Amino acid sequence: MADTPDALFRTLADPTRRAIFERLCRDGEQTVGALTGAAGVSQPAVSKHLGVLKQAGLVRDRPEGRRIHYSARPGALVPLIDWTRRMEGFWEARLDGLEDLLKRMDQ
Amino acid sequence: MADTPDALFRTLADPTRRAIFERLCRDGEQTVGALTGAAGVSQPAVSKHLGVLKQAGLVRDRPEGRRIHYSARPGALVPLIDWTRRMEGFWEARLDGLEDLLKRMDQ
DNA sequence: ACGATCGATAACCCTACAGCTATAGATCAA
DNA sequence: TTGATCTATAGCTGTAGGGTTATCGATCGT
Repeated sequence: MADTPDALFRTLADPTRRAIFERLCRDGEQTVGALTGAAGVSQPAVSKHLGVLKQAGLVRDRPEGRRIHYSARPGALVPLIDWTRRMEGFWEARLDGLEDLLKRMDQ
Repeated sequence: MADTPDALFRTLADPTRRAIFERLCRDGEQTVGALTGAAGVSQPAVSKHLGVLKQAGLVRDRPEGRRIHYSARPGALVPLIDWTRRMEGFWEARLDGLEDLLKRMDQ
């Protein structure tokens, strides 16, 4: 309903940030240090990216002593999936008309 | 294959630009003037957004006299859908791995 | 032919933000 | 306790990019 993919798009638009998220999806829980080692940017930069990802609901953190484990949140991408589906739905709805169908074949 | 959601994310991150694309998906082909009327920004701004959308393969243009009709390109969102699927796949794969691990520990 | 309209481009401004270094706060190891 | 390690925050800088107005080229109506 109140699917606002805005934050998701904006958050995932940055390549470094998206790479961090992808890594968390692929390899599961990671500490900030581990993520920093693979990110190619400084540790403060990684921390800031993680803050943005957390704010967008894409990751969550699990503090354990002085280390903090971050992990991707399943279901966080649902608004994005819904949005793409909606766009495709619009397209297919218009495709039902013969006129649009012919127009599509014309290209 | 179409493994570059980067341009899509960056292009769709801007709310104004995404609104233009959504309108094209919803209502089909539109002239720049029509889009400008609903965009809330100046005509040059709309033209620039359309240029970015076109560059990303999200829209195409059909010149007709001095007017240019823009329309959303179906299938342009496929890399985005693939990416989300891949992320979900990673998640589920790790879930399966966990289940297998627990199953093995159980016996 | 001529003025009007449509869209793209140019040139500029200004804000957002990703990056950095330095440092604070917290926890661990000795 | 003390020094080392881990992460977050503060403060700063540079740049990408979205907004504007002005204008140009192209096309249409008269």
